[in-house]
Amino acid sequence: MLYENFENLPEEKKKRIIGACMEEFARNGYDKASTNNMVKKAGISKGAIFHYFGNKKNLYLYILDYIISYMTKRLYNIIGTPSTDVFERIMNTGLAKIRLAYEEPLMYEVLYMAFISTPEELKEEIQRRYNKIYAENVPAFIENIDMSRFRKDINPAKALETIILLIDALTNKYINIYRNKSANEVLMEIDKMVEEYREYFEILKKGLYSY
Amino acid sequence: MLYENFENLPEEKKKRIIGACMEEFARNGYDKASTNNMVKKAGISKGAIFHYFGNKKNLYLYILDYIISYMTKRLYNIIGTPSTDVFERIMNTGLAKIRLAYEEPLMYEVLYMAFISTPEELKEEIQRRYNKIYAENVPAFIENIDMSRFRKDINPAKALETIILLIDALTNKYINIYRNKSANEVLMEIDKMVEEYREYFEILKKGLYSY
Amino acid sequence: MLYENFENLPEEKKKRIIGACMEEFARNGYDKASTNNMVKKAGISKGAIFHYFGNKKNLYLYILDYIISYMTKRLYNIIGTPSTDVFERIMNTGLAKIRLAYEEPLMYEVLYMAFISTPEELKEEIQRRYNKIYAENVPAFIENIDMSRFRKDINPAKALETIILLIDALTNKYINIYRNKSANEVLMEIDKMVEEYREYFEILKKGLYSY
Amino acid sequence: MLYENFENLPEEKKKRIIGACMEEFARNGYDKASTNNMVKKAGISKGAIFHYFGNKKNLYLYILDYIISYMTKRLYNIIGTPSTDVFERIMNTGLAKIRLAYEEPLMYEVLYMAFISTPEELKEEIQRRYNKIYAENVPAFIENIDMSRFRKDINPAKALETIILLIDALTNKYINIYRNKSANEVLMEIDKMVEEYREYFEILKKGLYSY
DNA sequence: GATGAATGAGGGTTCATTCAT
DNA sequence: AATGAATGAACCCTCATTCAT
Repeated sequence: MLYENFENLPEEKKKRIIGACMEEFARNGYDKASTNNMVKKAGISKGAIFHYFGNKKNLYLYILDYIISYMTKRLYNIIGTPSTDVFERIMNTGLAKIRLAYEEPLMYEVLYMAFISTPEELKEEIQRRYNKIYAENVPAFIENIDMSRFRKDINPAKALETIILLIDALTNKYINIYRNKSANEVLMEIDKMVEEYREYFEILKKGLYSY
Repeated sequence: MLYENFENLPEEKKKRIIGACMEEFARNGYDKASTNNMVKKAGISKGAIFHYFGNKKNLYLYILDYIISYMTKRLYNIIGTPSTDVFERIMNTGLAKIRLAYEEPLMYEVLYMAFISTPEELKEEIQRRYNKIYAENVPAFIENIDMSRFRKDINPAKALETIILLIDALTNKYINIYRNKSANEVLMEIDKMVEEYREYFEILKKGLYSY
Repeated sequence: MLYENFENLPEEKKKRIIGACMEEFARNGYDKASTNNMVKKAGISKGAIFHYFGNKKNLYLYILDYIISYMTKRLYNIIGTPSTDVFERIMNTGLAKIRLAYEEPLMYEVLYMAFISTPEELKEEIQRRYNKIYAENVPAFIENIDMSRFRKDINPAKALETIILLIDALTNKYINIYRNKSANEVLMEIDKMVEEYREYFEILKKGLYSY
Repeated sequence: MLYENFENLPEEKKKRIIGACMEEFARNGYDKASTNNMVKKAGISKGAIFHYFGNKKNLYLYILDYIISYMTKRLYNIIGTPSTDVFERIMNTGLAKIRLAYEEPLMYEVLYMAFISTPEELKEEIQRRYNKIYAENVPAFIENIDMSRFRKDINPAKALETIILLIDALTNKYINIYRNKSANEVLMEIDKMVEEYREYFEILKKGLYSY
């Protein structure tokens, strides 16, 4: 088993270590994150972390995988049964991402930086993870989606991509705008976001639907 | 004059130094970029670079300004006289960005990382530059744009934002997809991109235009 | 515990390191003292010294405190039970300082320079130490001193200060004159110094005592 | 001629250069004084200063000699015709030193530090100057001094030294106490100093004079 | 004579990783 | 298994001095 030295630890200790490392990576990025700070915050010895993970790179990838796994599960959890309406489904995914970004700001930060500003030595491994997420989630995302209302002269894949690109852009815009506000503030404004999403939907629907 | 020690150098030497620094910054980001590597590659002494720029931060900002200045000029140069048609104008800007990203991959990399993953100590200065670019270019970008064909029941600003969000997303997608291909390969596929842009335009036009 | 990384070292190693650092500080002063030379002479790695003390400033203050602590103890040790006669007590203190300056020339040099030519960044910390030494030692120095023989028309504080100023000046003169001689040579001349001190005492006594 | 490159400069320029260097040495000491700052403040080129003085050490010694020469002359100037009374003469010298320390604080600072915390590489040269000053001034200082009132059973040299040691200690104490006050403030308190000097004189006179 | 660009050794400091205990 | 002291290469930066112009 990979990382078995770590996995065999009591759950409570694992949580403490993961939390400490995550916070350090979130605050400082991969390069500037200090293993010293991690072990201090986690209350373990310097050697331990290398005993568990071998080196900083592996540690980072472990944390990243942990986050991906947690975030994916939690995302499905928030979304619940996906709407069959294509716009609703995509919007709900976007809203869930926003919610998650504020529920777990440290995780979001690590994840965001992993895919955006990747240290050279991690590029390959991170790309592999990106591909995996893509392969595992996109098919399910598209499944059972009702595209019957799309105009017949439009490639449905293209239609879908149009919606996704726009909604993603909006979602990221929201997350960035609200970045420094508290989760509470953000959650209270979700209704306004939904309204705005729907304004864009009206435009797209006129372009994509046949009436 | 700021950086006059550097500016007075022979053009050839300046180019060599800028190139070496740019490459190092592009490959490693601000923090991990090594002034040692820069001077080695540029063939100058350790002290020289500090004689020219004072410190690493100034050096970085000089390179960044150089890139911004070059890229802005070149972008206008590629775009030429902007179309009055809103879709054409935005697409042409996107295509110019793509072209530029492949003409000058190092510059693009540095620029991209500057605005995306900013080292704490540079945040303020970079934000200042971002605001300046925005203030200097957005008004001209919107000027003389023909919005007469937008449906009367749509907020033109929202319409414009819809187009921009979608086109930007597409543009970034293209740049990322083709990231590891040669400039030549990319430039040869531009016609296909144009075609694809236009497919999205058809969808948006149906949503935004009154016929 | 402050400096616990260092304090936990075996006594022999601590001595070696303290000696090496002390010598470097004594020879070159705070600013020009090179941590490189220190580690080389102490036979430890570059990182070690920062592991132990954090930075050069802390290292210096540690050494300084070590010296103050040692010198104070040793001074009391040499002096023994202080004479109640005011002249004898002050002279004995002076002689003890002279003895100490030759017993531990490196310590004396560091101490002397610390209070005489203080690097700006250390001023506050050194002043704090000076005040502490003053507060802890001056009261005991004055305690149980027999001033009954001073003439009644003289302010005893002024009388005391006269003696101290003169004796201190003499003491420093001796230390400077003999600076480059061996401790042995100096110790052999102490009898002559005592004699000279006493010549000055005769003068002062005529001025201060009532007969 | 030594430093002839410098000596042939127009007087005004020499003054400017001396002033700039003196200030830098006074503020930072020999080691930390930056030749860069000197040439900047003096408005000359980097090369010039080495052309004039060869190296930093020579420059420092030139400045030091300049100060010694100026201070000595000015001291005699302030003192005027020396009193024949031994106490008055020594006190007047002390008062003149105090006055000079406030008239020319930069010069005093350089001079003070030169003799107190001497960089290793300058020790010999500075000692040579110290000896020269001593040899040139002490004889004149003693000349025509009226020692007739000293008690016959006292070695006059010892008596003189007693006075000098005490007065010097007092003088230095005053200079240090008033170090951060303005020249004006200090000059206004000179009367109080004179009074205090005289209190000590009364004590010494009782010890030294025969009545 | 005068310039100031260029040098490069050396400065203090950081940090992931190792390894004897 | 767990520790944490020790390592040493690499970091950015400073500076008196030189020398081609």
